[in-house]
Amino acid sequence: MNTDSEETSEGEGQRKALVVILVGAPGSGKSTFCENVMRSSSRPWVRICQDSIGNGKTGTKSQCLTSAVSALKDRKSVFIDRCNLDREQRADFVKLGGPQVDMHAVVLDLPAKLCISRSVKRTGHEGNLQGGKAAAVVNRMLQKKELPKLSEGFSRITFCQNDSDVEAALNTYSALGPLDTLPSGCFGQKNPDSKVQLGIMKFLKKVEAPTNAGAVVNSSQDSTSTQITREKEPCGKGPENVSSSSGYVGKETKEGEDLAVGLVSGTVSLNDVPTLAFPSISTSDFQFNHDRASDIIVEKVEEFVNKIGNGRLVLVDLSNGSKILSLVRAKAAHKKIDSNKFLTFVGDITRLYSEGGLRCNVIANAANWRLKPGGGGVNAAIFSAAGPALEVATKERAGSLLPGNAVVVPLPATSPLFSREGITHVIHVLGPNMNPQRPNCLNSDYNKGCKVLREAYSSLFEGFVSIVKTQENSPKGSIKNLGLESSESQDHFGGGPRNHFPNSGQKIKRESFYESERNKKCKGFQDELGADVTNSRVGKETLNNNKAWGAWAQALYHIAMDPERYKNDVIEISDDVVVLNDLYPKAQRHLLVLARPEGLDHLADVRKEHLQLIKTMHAMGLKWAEKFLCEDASLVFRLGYHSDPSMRQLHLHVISQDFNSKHLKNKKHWNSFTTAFFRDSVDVIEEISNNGKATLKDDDSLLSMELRCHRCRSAHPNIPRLKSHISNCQAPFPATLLQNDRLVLASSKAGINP
DNA sequence: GTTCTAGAAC
DNA sequence: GTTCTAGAAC
Repeated sequence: MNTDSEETSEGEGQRKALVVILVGAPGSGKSTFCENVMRSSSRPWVRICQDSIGNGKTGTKSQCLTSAVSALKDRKSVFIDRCNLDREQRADFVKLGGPQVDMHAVVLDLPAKLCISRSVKRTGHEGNLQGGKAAAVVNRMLQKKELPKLSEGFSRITFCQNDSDVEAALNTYSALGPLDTLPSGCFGQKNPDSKVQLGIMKFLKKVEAPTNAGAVVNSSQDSTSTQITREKEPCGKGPENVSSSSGYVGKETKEGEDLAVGLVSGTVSLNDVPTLAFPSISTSDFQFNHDRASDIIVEKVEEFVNKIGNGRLVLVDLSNGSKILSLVRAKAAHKKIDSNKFLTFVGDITRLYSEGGLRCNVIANAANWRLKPGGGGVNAAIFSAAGPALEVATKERAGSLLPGNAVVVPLPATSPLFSREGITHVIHVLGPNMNPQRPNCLNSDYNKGCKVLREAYSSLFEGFVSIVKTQENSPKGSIKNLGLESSESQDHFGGGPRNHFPNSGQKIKRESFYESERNKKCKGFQDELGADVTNSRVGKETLNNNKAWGAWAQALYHIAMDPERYKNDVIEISDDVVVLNDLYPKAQRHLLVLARPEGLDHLADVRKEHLQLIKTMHAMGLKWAEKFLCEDASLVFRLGYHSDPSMRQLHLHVISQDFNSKHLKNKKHWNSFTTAFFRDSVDVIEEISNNGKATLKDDDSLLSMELRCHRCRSAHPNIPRLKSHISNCQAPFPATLLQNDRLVLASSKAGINP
């Protein structure tokens, strides 16, 4: 083995430095681990300990970073000896990695009890964590624990859950000579979903910790358990209520593990990419041969995978042991289909995001020919999860479906599948039937069957292609199609197809179920929907126009009517607009451009005749944004309107994207600027110009959505943690924001990640 | 829109 | 015990 002196001459070029980030609570033995390795290792190590780096006092993270950089310059390997319990804490250190620097994590995931007792006993320890406080601190830190993942940027992660694991890791690192490297990957993770998963899943409003896999689906609330109940009562209430032969909702036991796996691998990678999730068509209740079906799936996927732009196709099945899934996986791999474009996924297609972390904007439904809810399997599950809104929207599009065909149905924003799962369209597909107990059985005629199944997948994928194309052309394209906004929906509705529901008994049952499930806020609107969709639209619009503004909501209106009286508050007055700083700014820079005309209370009032006005407002906002950019080029601005503002009088927000403000205090604040509730001024101008009115996304659910970083889209459990994350997040802004001048940034930075 | 505060969550 | 949220009042 080489000595240090040898490699300074020759080995230097080859030697890869190593950064090992220790992860563990106080008392988990991080320092001991480092010391033991350093005592016996022939590799030059530097231990960077935040507890001791500050000249006897506790140091800072940046001191640690600086020391790490200089150690790496000296071609030494580095231990980062601090707790590093959450991803955020680790992130800056992980950035030290690169082509010449291997990034490892060693996780000392020992029982909390043990860490606490060690901490308590410890006297004069560098961290000065003594006595009774220790227990509380360790517990608190463990609450935040987020086990590292390779996706954070590690090439190797070693998990230690007991003393012998620690011993093994110790031996591995001690034996590491200056030129040696260790294999990449995760090692020693026996229980991948201990505390961390619980944390993540809980804050993403997911199911409970999957340590007890059987509990997962059972413990998840509402529709799923209701379906289960329904399935288990085959003596049910109507002809549609037959027991599901596919067992779609019956096989909970295994899913826990699979959902957790899906969460880990799927959460990050699939965000913001148009994604179609589809079940295997005809293979369950329609008893189509799995081998033939899998051939056709792979054949059709291969055909379409290049027609869907950056979109993706995901074959979903509820059970892990699914034969069809493994057949398709094998055949797709054999044909070398791009695994970024096509994947298989185990999970409930109605809960892909909330339980599986997989974002899909479109799902396919294995429908029946009458496009009715019920039956069993995927169809029952989707109609049930989507609520009555899907039935209504489906009836607007088609009354029935022939085998081999598909129909695209935009999902109204009132559907829980829209608000909870982010699904904008459902594509109903009807495949060939090989089951003699179902209508139109092909009696084992697989010539015909295969042809029809091919047609079915073609129709399905064509439908998805058309959605992707529409959205490419106009990012807001899909919204036009939403039931609530669509004017043509009225026309299609005219014939009164609702009367054609043959078993209204079941329908009423479904509606009352949803009513009871929905919170009070939605109830009123839900009632309207149940009564008459046409009226509900009008009703809502009228409601908006006559919105009652409380006394406290009039401030901007008064200013707009008589700006001279509020000279101290306003910073610019013109004939058409007034500019002022927001009294409670939600970012470093946050101003309002007020429209002056009376009668323009909010965005819903804006029509084509106001086009010039909103262009003037935009220009004024832009002027001020640019002025601020001259003072601070690091700022990034966004200009837009709240779909349903609290304050009367049309006002344009001009807000810097740091969101660094003590006034940003709650979920509503955050979501009003970072979800679709915030309507970009450029889009509003385009919509007014094209359609004569702006699209409003005033669904309450948007404001109560989980907290996601506006840059990297990561989710955070509460406002303080979100704020601490956004103060550091340097991820590029999502693609949609970078398009169409939605963001205003310093000109020199155009095209570069800010 | 904010403030206040009960009580849930940690 | 402290932190955080969410609902009511303004």
